[in-house]
Amino acid sequence: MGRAPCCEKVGLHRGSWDAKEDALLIQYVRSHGEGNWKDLPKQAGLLRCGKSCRLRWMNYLRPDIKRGNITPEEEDLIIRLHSLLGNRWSLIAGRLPNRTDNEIKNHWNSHLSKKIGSKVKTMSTRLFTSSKKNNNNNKKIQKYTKKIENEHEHAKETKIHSPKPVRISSFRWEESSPDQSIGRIVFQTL
DNA sequence: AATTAGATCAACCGCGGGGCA
DNA sequence: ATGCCCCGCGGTTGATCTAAT
Repeated sequence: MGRAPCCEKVGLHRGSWDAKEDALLIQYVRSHGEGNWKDLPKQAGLLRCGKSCRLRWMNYLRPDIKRGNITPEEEDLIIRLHSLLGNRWSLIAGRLPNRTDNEIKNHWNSHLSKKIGSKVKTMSTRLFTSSKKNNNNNKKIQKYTKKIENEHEHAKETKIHSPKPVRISSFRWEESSPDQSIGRIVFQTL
């Protein structure tokens, strides 16, 4: 038998949150704090699973979230951290105050990953598996693949180092220039 | 003006880690 | 030592917006 579902899905809302649901969640977290996501929906009067509530709060409703464009400085830091940590978005987000891992991940996937051409496989797979968009997909795939291949030619000059994952307890940025543009990451291993 | 392609981002899914009984 | 359960994470999807044709 498979793993039990994280929540009872029958009768629960899915998809986009409305203002009323947001208000209920904000009100509940303000008075009770974060955590206990499993019981939160029932106690807050929300027809959502706890997972969905947690995600909504963490990625959208938290008061300390900085929304809007990622600055060139942040982008640069993301690139540098990604070259060291790989797709460890939560760790990377930890170095960018008030940014969420989801936001960084999205930014990487839509902007930065193009620089290394890794999207060829991902996008092609997506186009092939998307049942809704099967019409005219062949043309789309051909066009997209050619574009990415072109980009990849230029990207070959950029070397991306993907180290073997190592469990760490913490890490910090150590500046070696006054404007913080040069520095290194110091790891504390377990 | 209508259609198509591309970009963006909120949200969902499944998995694995870790706490606890 | 073992199994269950919750939480957090990364990968992926799909709706919507914008730009190009």
